[in-house]
Amino acid sequence: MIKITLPDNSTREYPKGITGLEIANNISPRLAKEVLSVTVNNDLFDLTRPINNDASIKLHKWDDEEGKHAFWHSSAHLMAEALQELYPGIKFGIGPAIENGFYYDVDLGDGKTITDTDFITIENKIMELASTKAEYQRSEVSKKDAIDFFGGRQETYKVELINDLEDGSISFYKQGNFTDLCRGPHLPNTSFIKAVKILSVAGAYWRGDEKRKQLTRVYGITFPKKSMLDEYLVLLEEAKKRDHRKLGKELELFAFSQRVGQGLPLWLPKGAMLRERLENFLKRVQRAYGYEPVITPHIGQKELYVTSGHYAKYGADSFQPIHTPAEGEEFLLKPMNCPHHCEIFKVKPRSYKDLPVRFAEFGTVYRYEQSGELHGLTRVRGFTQDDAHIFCRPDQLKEEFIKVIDIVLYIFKTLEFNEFTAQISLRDPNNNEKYIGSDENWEKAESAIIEACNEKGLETVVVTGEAAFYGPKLDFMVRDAIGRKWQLGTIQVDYNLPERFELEYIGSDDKRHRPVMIHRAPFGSMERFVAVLIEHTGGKFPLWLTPDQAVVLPISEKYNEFAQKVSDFLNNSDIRTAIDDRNEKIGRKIRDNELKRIPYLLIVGEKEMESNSVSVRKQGDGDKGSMSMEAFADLVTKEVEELTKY
RNA sequence: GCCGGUGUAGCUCAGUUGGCCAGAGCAGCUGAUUUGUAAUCAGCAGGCCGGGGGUUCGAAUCCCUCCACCGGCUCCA
Repeated sequence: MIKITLPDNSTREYPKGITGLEIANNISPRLAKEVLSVTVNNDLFDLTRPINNDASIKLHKWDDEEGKHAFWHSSAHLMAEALQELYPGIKFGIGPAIENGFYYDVDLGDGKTITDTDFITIENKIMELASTKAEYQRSEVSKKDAIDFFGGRQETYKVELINDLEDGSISFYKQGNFTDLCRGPHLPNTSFIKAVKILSVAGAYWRGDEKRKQLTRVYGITFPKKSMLDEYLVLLEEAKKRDHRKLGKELELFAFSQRVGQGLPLWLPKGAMLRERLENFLKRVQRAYGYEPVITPHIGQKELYVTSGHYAKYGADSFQPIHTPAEGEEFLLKPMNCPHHCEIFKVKPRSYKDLPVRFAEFGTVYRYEQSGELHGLTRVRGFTQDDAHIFCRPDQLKEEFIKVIDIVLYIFKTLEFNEFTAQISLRDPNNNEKYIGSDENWEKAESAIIEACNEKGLETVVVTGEAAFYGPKLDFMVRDAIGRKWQLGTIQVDYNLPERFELEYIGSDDKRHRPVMIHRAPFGSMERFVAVLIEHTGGKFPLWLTPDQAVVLPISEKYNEFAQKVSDFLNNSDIRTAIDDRNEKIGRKIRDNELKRIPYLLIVGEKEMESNSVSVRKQGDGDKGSMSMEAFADLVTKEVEELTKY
């Protein structure tokens, strides 16, 4: 007998070789129906894999990541079997579970493709195979046998994967006619899979290396119930409605023009107003934190970026240099503001007493992003960073870093970004040529960030290899409507640019010292931030940011004059108010302005004109009754104060 | 940049196997109506069918090429 410990610390005795599924069944038959995989000590097991020693276990259902993972991973194998039947000669790469579903990378052979018209055939084949209730059978094999097996089938990608594995740790899974190299765990059998949707196909380089062959990646998702698939598809539709590219067009916030050039956004009046308010908001915060505004040009001599190291790193892939009539002169479109700000630091000698200095600029930069990368406002070729550079003494670094974290958190709170992740990006220690600067400087910079985060009690994830080439960083990421993650705010510690620009201050010892630099942009870029704000709010911006706060709707043209009076009064009270004096019925005006996501609609007719009042309708909330213009102005002013009070 | 898809009026979309002057709804303009809480009615105008080249008696429709957009991959100072 062996002793099994459950998550509540209760223990049960079972015969050696008992399986997770049998234990679940013993606890409750209902549990046995829902369970998908099991953790045994710290290893994930199939439900049907025997447990031979004392262990603590945890059974995973659909609600656990581990349960979903086993479900989707098994689905990937099932899809692979379907593809194997439909596309003879197909070779398989990798096929993992992902956050929402799974994919499989396959090589269909030269010239063969899968398009979305094939999806239904694949789906049908998967469901056909699922209904055979084929068991997922695990077996352990030696490295040699594994290579022989896949080598014999011309599965070159699998052979490559196995070559990188250690002997003794290799397992196969087989269901029906499909055998795969796989760590598991998997479902007991294919009948768990009740609904499938093939979502998309895309190219994907083998092992993520753009120099290697591009495989076909097929994305899909499966569910244990048909109704869950339907719900998921509804969710996807809802997410699409929040897409900032769609809302940006509908709400007339921004546009693109082929003539101007791809990735070069045009801010329309309403979008520009929104952005301006965000900028003013941040300027106010920065003033309070001791930042000083600076302004620098949009181009700079090539030498400037050679000095900073940006030219060596990105020069070849950038917008090409601007040549002038004078011999040998070359200018670059500004890809970064920091070199300019370093030069501002250098305009005069700095004393240790002057530090820190904090230079802030909404600096527009241009980067030649790869054409396939451009995406709405989130990835563009010309954008404005809410940039600032703090030059401080080494002993001030942590305190300054913490202050920047405070600014970021304050902004997120005011704008109600309550779900974000903070990521510490460190250099890849095995890839030194990607970075500039000494090991010592990197270590100092990395530990400064980690310490500041610890001191702040900020929950972070640490990712190696994601640092900028000149220093490590702390990034704040949020998700867009479709679940894609975007980096917003960033804070970076940099010992390297001060060295390259030979920045100095005079210390209390009357000697020259090198300052440390912090690069920071709490929004990241105005473009990306507005994009994410649009998706986050579904276009229903906070009252203090939204372009039009109220629209006056006269019942008929007879009241246009009074509507003008109301609008003038409110605009004079700093409430952004428009008039809808179209010759339309009131129902129509309400509908159109609701769709434009105007926070307050003010209906005025005979009654209101007589009593000098407005009938208030709140967005999404209907009729709020009537009140005097003054009372309404007061209400809006108070609401704005409440939203920006922190 | 790479793989796959898409491109018809300002917007959303129809356009059968190539065949008469390329259609609809919304938006726009003109007029009627003077409206009380999510779409009033009528008329008018609007398109080099993404650009270029080709096949054909004939191309929005077939082929080539370029451009832009969409989904991924790679990249992201």
